[in-house]
Amino acid sequence: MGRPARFTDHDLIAATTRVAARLGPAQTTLALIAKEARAPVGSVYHRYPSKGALLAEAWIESAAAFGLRFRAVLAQAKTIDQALQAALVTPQFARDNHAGGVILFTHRRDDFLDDAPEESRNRAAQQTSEVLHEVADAAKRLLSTDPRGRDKLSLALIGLPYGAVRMFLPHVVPPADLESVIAEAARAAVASCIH
Amino acid sequence: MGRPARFTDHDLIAATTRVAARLGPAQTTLALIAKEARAPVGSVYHRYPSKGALLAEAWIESAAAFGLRFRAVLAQAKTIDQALQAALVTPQFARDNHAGGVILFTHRRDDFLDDAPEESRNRAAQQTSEVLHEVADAAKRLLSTDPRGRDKLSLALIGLPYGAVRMFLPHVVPPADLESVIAEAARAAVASCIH
DNA sequence: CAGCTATTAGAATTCCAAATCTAGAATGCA
DNA sequence: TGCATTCTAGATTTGGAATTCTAATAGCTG
Repeated sequence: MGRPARFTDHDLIAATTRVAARLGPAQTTLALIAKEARAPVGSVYHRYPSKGALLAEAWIESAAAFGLRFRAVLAQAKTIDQALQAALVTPQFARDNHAGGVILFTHRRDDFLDDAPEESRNRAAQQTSEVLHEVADAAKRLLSTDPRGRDKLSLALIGLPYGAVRMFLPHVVPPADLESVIAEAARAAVASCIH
Repeated sequence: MGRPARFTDHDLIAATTRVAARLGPAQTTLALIAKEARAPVGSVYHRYPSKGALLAEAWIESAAAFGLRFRAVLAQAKTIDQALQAALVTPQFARDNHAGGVILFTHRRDDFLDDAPEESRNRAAQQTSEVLHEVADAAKRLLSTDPRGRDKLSLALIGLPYGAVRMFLPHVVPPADLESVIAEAARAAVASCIH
């Protein structure tokens, strides 16, 4: 069955995640990824066809972790107030998954995906659309009255918390009281849909 | 006094702004900037020492244009409600200066400044700090009661609108009704500091 | 144990864009 | 007119990073 692998796929992706969070996708080099994983460059290329493929996997892994938590909150929401709790996933995620948060919230999605193979881009697009669909579902369920409810809810649950954590990342961990401010702002953003 | 210049500094910076807004700083090459300005590469290097210097000038020019409008609103504000109008400068700016808005709101500041000469970085830092100082002044003037007023106000005036326009840029122009949503969210973000 | 194969390993190569270099052109001034 | 000066012009060089290539290894299998 051939020589056993010293490195798992996840080892290499995790190394990519750390380097990319620290330096950004453009400054990330394969030599740095390899050094971070304590692997030679050739071994990395044996698994992944290009730098673009690695960056894409790193983004997808972080996005999947975020999406899982975000959608879990939203899927169960029976009331608008419960749905608005999803806005707090962003600061929470940034706090307990720092590298992932930096990748998702301070770098540009496109800079991780533009050079990715077709297949990776599709999986990335799926991560994105699953989140957006969940928001759209919640809007239909809880805000059916307002035709612009979907846009306002995505602003409240995604745009506003994103802007909030951006004030702190990557250097500062979002402070504990940020959640309350986000909660109030998110509620205000959808207030016009509630009567 | 020597041969007259075919290109002004501003021609070259404007070309840089357009290319960088379209492709991002990393994908921007000197050959593309030169082509956009209809100038040869050598002429560009005659004026600017490096690609980093050009990108920095492009960022600074956009930031100065934004800062001018933002600070003008804030400096005159006598009430909190007037100060909150500054939150609307972000979507307005994104609408009537598309390239500048894309540079400031969808790309990373660091990607424009990391390779800049010391002197450019200083001017960039000054643009940033002038805006932050104006926010701090307004907080002291209008929200002196709350010790965290400064943080909440900068969140309301900068972070939230930033997150909001990010939902649309670079492809979609922020819709007209975005201002009202931002205004309500911004007000909610500082609500806990009033009376 | 001999051969098989997936993997490690890093040196060599290729590629691309930044930056340099040298020449030529256009203007003002003595 | 000739000289100094400033800028245009693009071919050439250089440097760095992505990718490829060729061996060397290490377990597995018959």
